[in-house]
Amino acid sequence: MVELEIAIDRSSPIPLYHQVASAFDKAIRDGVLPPETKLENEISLAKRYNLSRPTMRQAMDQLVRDGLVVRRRGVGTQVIGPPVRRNLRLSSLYNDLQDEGADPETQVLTLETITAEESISEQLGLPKGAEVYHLKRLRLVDNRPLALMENWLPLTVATLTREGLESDGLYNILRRAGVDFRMAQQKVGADIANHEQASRLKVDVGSALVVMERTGLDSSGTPVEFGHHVYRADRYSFDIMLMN
Amino acid sequence: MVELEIAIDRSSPIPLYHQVASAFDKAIRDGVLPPETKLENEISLAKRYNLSRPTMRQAMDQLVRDGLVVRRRGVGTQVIGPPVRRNLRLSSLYNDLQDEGADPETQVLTLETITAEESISEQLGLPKGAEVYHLKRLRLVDNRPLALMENWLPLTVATLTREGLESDGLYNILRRAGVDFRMAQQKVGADIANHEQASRLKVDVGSALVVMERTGLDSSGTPVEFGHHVYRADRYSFDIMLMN
DNA sequence: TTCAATCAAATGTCATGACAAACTGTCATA
DNA sequence: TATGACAGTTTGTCATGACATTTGATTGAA
Repeated sequence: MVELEIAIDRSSPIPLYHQVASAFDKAIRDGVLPPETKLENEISLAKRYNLSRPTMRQAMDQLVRDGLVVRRRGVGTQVIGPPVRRNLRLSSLYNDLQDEGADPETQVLTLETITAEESISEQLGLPKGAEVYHLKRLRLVDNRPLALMENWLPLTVATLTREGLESDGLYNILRRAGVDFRMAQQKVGADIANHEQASRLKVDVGSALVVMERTGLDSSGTPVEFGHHVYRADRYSFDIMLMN
Repeated sequence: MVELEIAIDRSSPIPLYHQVASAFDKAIRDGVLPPETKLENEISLAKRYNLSRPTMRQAMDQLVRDGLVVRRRGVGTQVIGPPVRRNLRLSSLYNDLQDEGADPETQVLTLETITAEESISEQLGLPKGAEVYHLKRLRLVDNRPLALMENWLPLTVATLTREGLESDGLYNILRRAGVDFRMAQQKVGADIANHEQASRLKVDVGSALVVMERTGLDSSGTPVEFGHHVYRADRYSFDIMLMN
């Protein structure tokens, strides 16, 4: 049974439940609250931090959803082991977007506007024959090729330039254009390298590739991007944490 | 603005917020509430069903988490388009476990107890040199091979027999033994088929395979299963819906 | 006409109070 | 000794009430 000292700022615009949840989140990830630790019950926790019970519960619910603690009625709340730790869910799946165009270098091979094939315009929810951006990029890490990325975007979401893509990265350009990008439908499969892929990725023809197709959606469910990426299988895999 | 008629049973053991959420969930998936539909505001919804506002909110929160609706402060609640629809999150990732051993047939190739290699015992959180079940199965769909599945389980979680596995499937055996199986850490990559895999899966040596490694955990985060599965890339891929 | 201020509507946050249900351990009884 | 009843603890569910914040539309003035 461990008590945690945290500072709560009632004048902050950050919701109280979020302040509490973040503090516990950090404490757990930092090892201040090691796995198996039993937390105080929510009533006394609420009292300790001068919060109402619903607010305390809201914080705890978030920790449960993030896979940091388990709660059992009549028993209490326990810190869960490290294998779970959600959070990573995005890192591996989004990192082609999130990383800037800098250290993990991204070369823009192609940037053009084309009339979309039917399969593409369908994925993007556009009328048949609509114009879209088409870009092809090569991702390098430590100067070694990792992925060949092909993306299609509606012309309306943002203005893309080769310079912008190389300096800021696709994700930042979209964000500045007011795109949330909060959901994505992904499909992960496999294939073997053809000639172009092999030469770009510096592997033999016939090598294993991880294939990922993604439709990126904003918070209202409108498609903003469709991507077809192939990764060197010897250097990349997708990590996923499932819950519930 | 659409009003939905639903029946709420206050004497049911099912929580009210869950009854409401399920009803909306069904209505949306059945098309009774098509995408873009604007829902009534939560105050009048609560009044309509004789619920308190927090209860109504709890129901709505669940719909948001499941990717069925979007809420915007000052605006309202809208039904989201079908590309999102969470739920599938498990189907494609768990189906090797969930399906029974019947129609999508599963052949048990190997069932034995062995001393675990270090990498396996580590994944399962067992001491070095611990005994574990080791099973190798072939999954067929429409009488055509789909996947070669290799799994390791602690001896303590359940008692496995070849007959049980073939008639009931691994998932049901575990469930009957009182295992929740609520979380999983998965890694999805690619490889090319070696001789054994090729002959089992009836593909050429060097064909593309989807490789999946999974550690299955119960609700308290204790590992209950580790699996290494390879799928024919021409017949299988993983669908994932990401949110937030 | 255009822009800014204001107002209404909707969700977000927070508090207090109450009862229900599940689990654990203890104690009494057979 | 073993089993069942009971009480205590803790989370789960639900209600009522209040104020804050964001958004969109309306209104008014320049």
